Amino acid sequence: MSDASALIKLAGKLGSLNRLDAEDRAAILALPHRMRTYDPAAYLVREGQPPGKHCSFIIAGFAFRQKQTAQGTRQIVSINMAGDLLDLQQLFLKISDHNIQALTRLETAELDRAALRALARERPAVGEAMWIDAMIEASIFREWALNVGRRDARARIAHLLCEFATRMKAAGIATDGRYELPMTQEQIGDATGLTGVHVNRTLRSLAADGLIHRDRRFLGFADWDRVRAAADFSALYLHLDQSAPEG
Amino acid sequence: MSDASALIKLAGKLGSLNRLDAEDRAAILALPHRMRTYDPAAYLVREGQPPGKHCSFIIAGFAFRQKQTAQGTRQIVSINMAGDLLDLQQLFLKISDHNIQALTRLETAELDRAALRALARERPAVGEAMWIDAMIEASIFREWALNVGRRDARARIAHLLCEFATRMKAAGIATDGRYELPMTQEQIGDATGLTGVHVNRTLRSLAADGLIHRDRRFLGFADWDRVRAAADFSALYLHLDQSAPEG
DNA sequence: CGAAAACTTGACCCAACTCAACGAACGTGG
DNA sequence: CCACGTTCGTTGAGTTGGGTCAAGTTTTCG
Repeated sequence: MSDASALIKLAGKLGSLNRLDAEDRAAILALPHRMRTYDPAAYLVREGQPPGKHCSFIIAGFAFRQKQTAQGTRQIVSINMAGDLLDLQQLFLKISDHNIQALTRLETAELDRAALRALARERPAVGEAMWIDAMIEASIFREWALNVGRRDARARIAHLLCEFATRMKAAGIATDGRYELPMTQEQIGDATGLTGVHVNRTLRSLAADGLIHRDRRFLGFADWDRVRAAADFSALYLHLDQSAPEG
Repeated sequence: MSDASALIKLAGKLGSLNRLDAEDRAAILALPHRMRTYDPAAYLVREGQPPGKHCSFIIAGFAFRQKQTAQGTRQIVSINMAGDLLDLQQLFLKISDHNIQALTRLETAELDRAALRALARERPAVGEAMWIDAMIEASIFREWALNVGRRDARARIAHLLCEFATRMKAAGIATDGRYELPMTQEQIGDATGLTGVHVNRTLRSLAADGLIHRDRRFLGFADWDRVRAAADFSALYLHLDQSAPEG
């Protein structure tokens, strides 16, 4: 993965969210940056600390956002994958309010934070694309609050699986109906407000009912519509329609 | 409430989030708008529909954001009060992904959406203030996901009460230690992922333990630190420090 | 190959839910 | 300003989804 191709990916991502002209793209391709790798579980951002001097753009691998209670129980509030910008949520905030950790081995492009802020200001179309990206993730937070607050264990987990499938397909990472879920059952529990033990039972129940097939962490959907119904899943909140910008 | 004073309030709100110059303020004060009132439970935004031509700025009263499952159970994902901009979450999105309803009788200033988008583009400092406002609410969504996913009923409800107290004080609506919570116990349940019945029992338990005093919907905090401890509440996620902008 | 991490399963428990009834407060119209 | 219907709050009894604890088993990885 060369430096140039990282910025090309970034330009492609932002261009899919808002119409960009040649100058916008040129400004993106001129961003100061460097490549970086994280091990699984490594922290990219820590709650309570000021944001660092750089913003991470995921080239490969997965990351997750997480908060903890005083008793140490953890809630994962969203998952990020290749093509996601991790620091837009706090580009203009003074303190981080949550943690970001690598879920798998993670390859990122570190963009200079000041340069990104300047870019948003000087190239409004790029700034809007960044805004849209951040707003879509805010929508995901809302859906997760609904998921965790009002669905039962089976629907919660099925919903997570559906979101993963939909986003990975949209990001070009996975093809239809089959992918590897890069999470332990304990992490699935942290994302759904359940315990690892109950996640295990629920996944087995979903498989026993023929909704999914499991092999290690590889998941296959036997019947997308049945899983979708069990999950109460609608992709509306992912705003995939933003990919076809209005004039 | 005159029209002019509504825009002055808006300028004050945005000015508290980012440093604005005289031209920024002038541009805010020139925004096309009109005053509007909503009855309790009236819808301002409906999931699945494109955002309207206007953006609402709350002058008085309370609103809430809400999503529902297919079975009809509802999750309130945040509460808004005087001084809040309601439509920033979808200023650049094509479809609304959640509902917004009036919680009480609500007075708003309706700002022209296109004018607000143009303002964000032409006056970057104003655009950044709007971004910051939207990002702070995204932080609230994350905290609510943690609240609903990982705290027990007592902490969840205490947390909601603490957030309300803190935000109302910051917004200048309530003074220390006492305010009216403009929600039914059923609505508190929808915000915390509990049933109205259990909210009732938990509120009474909090009162019985001397943490709070209740009179109708008026709430008093007997001992802020004890409630805060029971709630596992830290105001970090509200980003009140943004009010003192950096240079 | 061996240790650590992840997954699986069973037995038991409890926080929160459901259902149901009733009392209190509110607002609305006559 | 009172009557009354409706919404909201309160309480009890019984149920249950998911948690806890504990002991294997399998997989991963150095």
